Amino acid sequence: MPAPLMPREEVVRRLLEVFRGHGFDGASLAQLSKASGLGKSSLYHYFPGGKEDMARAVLEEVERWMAAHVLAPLAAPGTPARRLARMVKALDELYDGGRAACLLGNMLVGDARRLFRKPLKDAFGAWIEALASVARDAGMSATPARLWAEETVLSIEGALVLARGLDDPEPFRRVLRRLPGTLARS
Amino acid sequence: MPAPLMPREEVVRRLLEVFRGHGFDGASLAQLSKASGLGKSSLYHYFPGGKEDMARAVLEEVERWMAAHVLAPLAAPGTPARRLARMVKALDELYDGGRAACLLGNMLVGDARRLFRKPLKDAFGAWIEALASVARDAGMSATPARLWAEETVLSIEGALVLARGLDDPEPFRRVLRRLPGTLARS
DNA sequence: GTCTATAATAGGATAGAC
DNA sequence: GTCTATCCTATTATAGAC
Repeated sequence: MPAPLMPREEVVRRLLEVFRGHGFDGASLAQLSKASGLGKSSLYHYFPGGKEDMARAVLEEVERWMAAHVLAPLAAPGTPARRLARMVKALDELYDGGRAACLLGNMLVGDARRLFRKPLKDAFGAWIEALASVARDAGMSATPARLWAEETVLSIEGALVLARGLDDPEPFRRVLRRLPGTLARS
Repeated sequence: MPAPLMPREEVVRRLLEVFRGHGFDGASLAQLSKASGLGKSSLYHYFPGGKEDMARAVLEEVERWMAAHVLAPLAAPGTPARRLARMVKALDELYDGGRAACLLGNMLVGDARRLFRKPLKDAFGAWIEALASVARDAGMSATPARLWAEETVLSIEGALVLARGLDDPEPFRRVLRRLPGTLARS
């Protein structure tokens, strides 16, 4: 097929912003159409399965983004501190310094949770495992490494919730700032 | 007015379960009607402002619950450890050991966030301040106490997100188990 | 206070022309 | 691939009887 005016990837990225701001139930086709710049029919051309299909594509895009900007840096050569720092930088951009929500987190609300249970579980699981691997390379044994990894993801997710609740990105910025030290001290 | 068949408080509690499971956008009048056992028209009798009114009542109920089961125990006489333990017990029940979502957190998604910005901010703020007060009573100075309090709320919220993402309440249970120790060690 | 019935609108989805 | 027009259903909300 010929190259469309807008690459599918770009369409998906725009849909992502709607889903992450409004969740699955809250994202309407009207909003998705406006944000993507495509009419409803064009959206159905890209995503025959409708809204669920769009959300699935968005989740796959998140998986790809995570693989490239989180899992790969964490698994790359280098000191654990350096690998962790690369993830922190990527997350700081992804979440706009604490001002943007977590798509995965917002997909846990309502119908979406059971609809996308597996990809959500896999995404969190892969993230935790990649972090645990770094912690083991930093000298932790398996169990503490796993706990530190879960604690890390939990802190980031919690910080995003609190930042939105307090209307202040500072908790998120603090969590990211502190992260390197928790690896050394554990 | 005469006592209705079901106290308004009970109605609100049932609505709460719908909103906390589905968020604001995801909660439909049909679900709210079924969960409350009231017809749509009866719901509009209790809540003339419709869904927004229902959500507001639910948020007020959460504020009351927090005041009674979180703020009051934290401000009550007793050792800091004992006061904290009472909050932990209450939260463990509220969140069904990590199996239930946080209403406040789910209200941060979509339109609801700006609609209820103030009560949400106040609720998180009051919770944090009550915890900070306990921390100060435990010997921390103002700034560390505030940080510990924010960290505590953040961990609980993050744990609930992660527990739902992994489909496993263990992260939440761990956070609650660990909480008393963080007060002593900080 | 609660119900049945119904209005009015938004939402998701499709048809068919171009 | 994209658009306009349309369909059907669910959703929010109201009217009016009891």
